[in-house]
Amino acid sequence: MPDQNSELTHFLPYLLNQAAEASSLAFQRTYKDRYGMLRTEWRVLFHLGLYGEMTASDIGQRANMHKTKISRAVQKLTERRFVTRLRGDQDRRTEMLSLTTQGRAAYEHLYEVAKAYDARLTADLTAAERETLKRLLVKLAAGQGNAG
Amino acid sequence: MPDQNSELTHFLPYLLNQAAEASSLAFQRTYKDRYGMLRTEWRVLFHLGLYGEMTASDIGQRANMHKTKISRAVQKLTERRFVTRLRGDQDRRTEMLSLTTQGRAAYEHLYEVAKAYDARLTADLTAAERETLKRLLVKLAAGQGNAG
DNA sequence: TGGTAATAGTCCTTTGTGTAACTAACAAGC
DNA sequence: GCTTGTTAGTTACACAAAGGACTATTACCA
Repeated sequence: MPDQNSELTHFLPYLLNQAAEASSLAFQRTYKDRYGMLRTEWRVLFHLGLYGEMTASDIGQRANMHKTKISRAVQKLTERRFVTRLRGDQDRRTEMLSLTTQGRAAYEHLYEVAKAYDARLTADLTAAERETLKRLLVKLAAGQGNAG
Repeated sequence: MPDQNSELTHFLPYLLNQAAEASSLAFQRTYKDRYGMLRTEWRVLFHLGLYGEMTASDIGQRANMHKTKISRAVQKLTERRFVTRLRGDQDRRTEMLSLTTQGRAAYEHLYEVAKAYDARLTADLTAAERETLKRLLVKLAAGQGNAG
């Protein structure tokens, strides 16, 4: 009979999953219903929006996404004219990705939605709590805990 | 050019997803490689372990899992003799689920692994940080942020 | 008690993910 | 300049997840 604190509902990976799912739900509707994007596509879009032109591999490294996911996401984003690809002339294996005007518009809109959404999610947290939460999540995401 | 703090890499749903994926990885290997379970199966198992006998619907409510997922998970767990099902005689639509001896052994082992794993993940956090993190995650998982 | 609605659980189909194999291009060494 | 190895990205296939439609049972209510 495990005590309240070591209950597995307080198991970190489980909690993180639950929180991630619950908190993604409403936002998902925006990029899905309004732009017909999948999560992978939205991620690629926002990486290009945030950091400017990048190759697929760059995104993969930053987002911790497998290259096949990115490949597929880029393909769809290209079909839908959100992204253009330009083959590198130094290294013709690579493709430099960038947003089209339409892609940038979508990104900017989604950025605002995300910002507002994030604010709402953390509305009743103190500044200190917010800071702690995000700092620890960044740490966990970086895989610190798996190192040892 | 968004400032560091509103960068979307600090977008909560994104962060939560990254942290969840990263932190699940190593633990997953235990229930997957050692017991051949999927995440859904592991979840059903641990709910039965923690709370005793329950129906599929009970688990669905607690775990926020769709009933089709649970159905399949129960099916596999039954095949592998981790779980037994007993049709209710009050309401013959329901089935009471419980762990077999073997199921309980698996649960108890996994429980210990999870506990140790959790401890390792949070090893270099202060007690206050740990408390804040879990409390906020519970809140987010409960969908507080989506209410308003 | 007979008709409609609701509920528990399963099945089926579509979609998404992970992995390995593949193609094309580059790099290094000899 | 040929072999060997590496990297960027795509394709193909097997596996997992999500959701809607279905069956069986129960509840409600006229």
